[in-house]
Amino acid sequence: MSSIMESALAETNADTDFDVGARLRSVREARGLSQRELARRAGVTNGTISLIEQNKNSPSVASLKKVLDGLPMTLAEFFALEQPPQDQVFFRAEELIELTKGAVSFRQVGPREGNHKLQVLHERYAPGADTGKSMLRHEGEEGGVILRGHIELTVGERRQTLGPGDAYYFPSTLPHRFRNPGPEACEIISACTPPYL
Amino acid sequence: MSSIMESALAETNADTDFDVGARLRSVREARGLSQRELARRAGVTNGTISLIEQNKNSPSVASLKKVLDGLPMTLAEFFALEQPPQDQVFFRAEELIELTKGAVSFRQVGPREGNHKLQVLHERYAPGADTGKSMLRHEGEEGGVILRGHIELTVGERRQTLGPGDAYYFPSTLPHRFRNPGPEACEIISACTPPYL
DNA sequence: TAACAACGTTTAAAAAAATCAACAACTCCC
DNA sequence: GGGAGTTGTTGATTTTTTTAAACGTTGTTA
Repeated sequence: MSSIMESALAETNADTDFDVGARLRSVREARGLSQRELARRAGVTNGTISLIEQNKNSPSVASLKKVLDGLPMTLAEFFALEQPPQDQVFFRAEELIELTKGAVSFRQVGPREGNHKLQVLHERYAPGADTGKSMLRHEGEEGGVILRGHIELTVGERRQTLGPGDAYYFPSTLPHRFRNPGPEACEIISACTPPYL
Repeated sequence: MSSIMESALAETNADTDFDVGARLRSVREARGLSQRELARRAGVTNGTISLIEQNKNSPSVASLKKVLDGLPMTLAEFFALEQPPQDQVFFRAEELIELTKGAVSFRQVGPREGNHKLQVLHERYAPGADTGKSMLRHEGEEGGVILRGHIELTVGERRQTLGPGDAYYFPSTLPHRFRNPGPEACEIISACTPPYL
């Protein structure tokens, strides 16, 4: 590998502050395994693990999975280990971040940026407001509780109107749509993982 | 690539039910991007994306990261996604599942069992109620919005009393405690990922 | 109908990662 | 001190992935 590529690779890793090599070394040592012992369990060579840990090559997903199986650890767990240093914990009502204004208002709990796994919203739908004719679809799961007013929620082929105290929960991959059919504004507290918008 | 290796690769993917190709295709299409458009944004060729999506090769972490940057999406998000088949979507107020009864009441939105990534709760703290002297600590992140009454929330060294409309968000690994200091019951809608309790 | 553009797929050559086998450094034990 | 065992690292070769450029299909337009 050329030194140009080495630095390019290092750059790539620096982008997300996610250092595959350092993390692998960290979890391997945490379990008290040598490179060779892990290699034996994973069915790869010790050289492979050495090179990965030094970031001298970037393993394929297939081989990284083999290595992690030797620990054992899932790919999701491996990549989920990021510790977003969290600053603010408490948010006054007027501090919530306005993601969308107008007939549909989404006010987010928590900082706008930062790599989080959860999104909590205080939603407000004006009478007649609608998330749109084309259904929403995205990764993850979402749920919520209706505080005031009524909302007509369509999920896949199912449709229902919910009132105060009622709730919903579904995988966000199903096409979905929110509409306020009534004369009164509707308020919802919702959560979504991973964050959308 | 030999057909033996093809099946071996397929086997590897089947182990965790994690299909890199299918997932990439899914998230790409969810964002309305063509293979070529994503390739352009990611700085790779369209052929690469085609081969990955067909599981005809297993991308290196470096190149998968490049591709995901074009979406954009982090590696952690990519590997965290699983698709639990969901049955019930709508939940009437009286259908919420009572997880704990008494001074502190947690009523959960969504089915009790099933492998979910999100937990949405309607919480109610009687006057003086408390989650306990010993602080809570668990994996994940949590957030919520106060509906009625007041709650005294302690997170790490920080402590604050929140009222209606106020909110909180923190990594659940920090020791935390909820206490209702007032003469009035406190209601909260909260969310937590991954589910706790 | 033909021309054109966009799409996903495929093939041969170039680039990168995995293996195999060696190397130096270190500990332990006699 | 010397030998056997372990550790992590490194070069030469093999295997796999990525690229670049083509192919076949589909939908649109003149």
